[in-house]
Amino acid sequence: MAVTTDTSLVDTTGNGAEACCSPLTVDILDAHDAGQLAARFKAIADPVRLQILSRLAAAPNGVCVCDFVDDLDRSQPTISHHLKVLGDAGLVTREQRGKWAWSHIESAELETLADFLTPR
Amino acid sequence: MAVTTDTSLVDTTGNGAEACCSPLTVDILDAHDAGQLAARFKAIADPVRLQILSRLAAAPNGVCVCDFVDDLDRSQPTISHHLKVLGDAGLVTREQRGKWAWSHIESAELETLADFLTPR
DNA sequence: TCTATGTATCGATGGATGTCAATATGATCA
DNA sequence: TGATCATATTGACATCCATCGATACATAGA
Repeated sequence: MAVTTDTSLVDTTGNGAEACCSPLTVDILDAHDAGQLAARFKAIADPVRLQILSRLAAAPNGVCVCDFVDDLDRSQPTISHHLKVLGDAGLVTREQRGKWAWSHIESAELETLADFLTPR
Repeated sequence: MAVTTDTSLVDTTGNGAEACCSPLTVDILDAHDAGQLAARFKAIADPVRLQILSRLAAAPNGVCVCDFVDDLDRSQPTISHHLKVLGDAGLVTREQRGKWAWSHIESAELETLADFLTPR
């Protein structure tokens, strides 16, 4: 299985997440690109994380982590775990305000996923 | 956790898959809708299935199952499993041609997922 | 009907993942 | 510095999932 050098991978966030790939209807995915994409879709493919994203998308100034624990009926470690998954995928960033941590959505990263699914 | 009657769920395919939900930036997801969406994103969030979708998107007349076994370096039962997952999610349909089974992509279903991630 | 071939299903297995209790870390304030 | 509160990390556990070998089912042709 030949894996060629891939110039379509561009890190737009600087935090390790990589933009990938051409829209579904343009190029055929190789195994490497498929793995990159799948990792980011996996980050989205969880009910709790979708609810987190939904609340973040509705809050331009971010959301305090403590609010998720109240709203989503999950323990504090579980919320923290999900925020880490979203952060590692580059979909959410963290901001410290005093002793509270606020989360922000990275809309541009989500759009790259939407672009992949959108026909050209 | 109040789960209100959800009028945003519309079955557009007749095969059990349900359209869900308003775009990320419009409404806040409840637990039920989040589960529906997560199930469909889970179907996408696998490297092999992304490669299957990619190849189907590039083939208007469909793809023979046998070709996937050759191309994707997976056993025949594994390919069959992935096609079933995609079919259950309403993203792929099946057509029998003689003793061969051909798969077709359901672009409209994929677009509903893209719409969810696309800001309005 | 028998055989060959393509596909689906079953059962088992190893690894990934969501969850929480316990604990550690970090920040604020007295 | 010590107490308190918010968040992160660790460890354990149960469940889910991708994978494949074996086998069943289905279709076509002899």
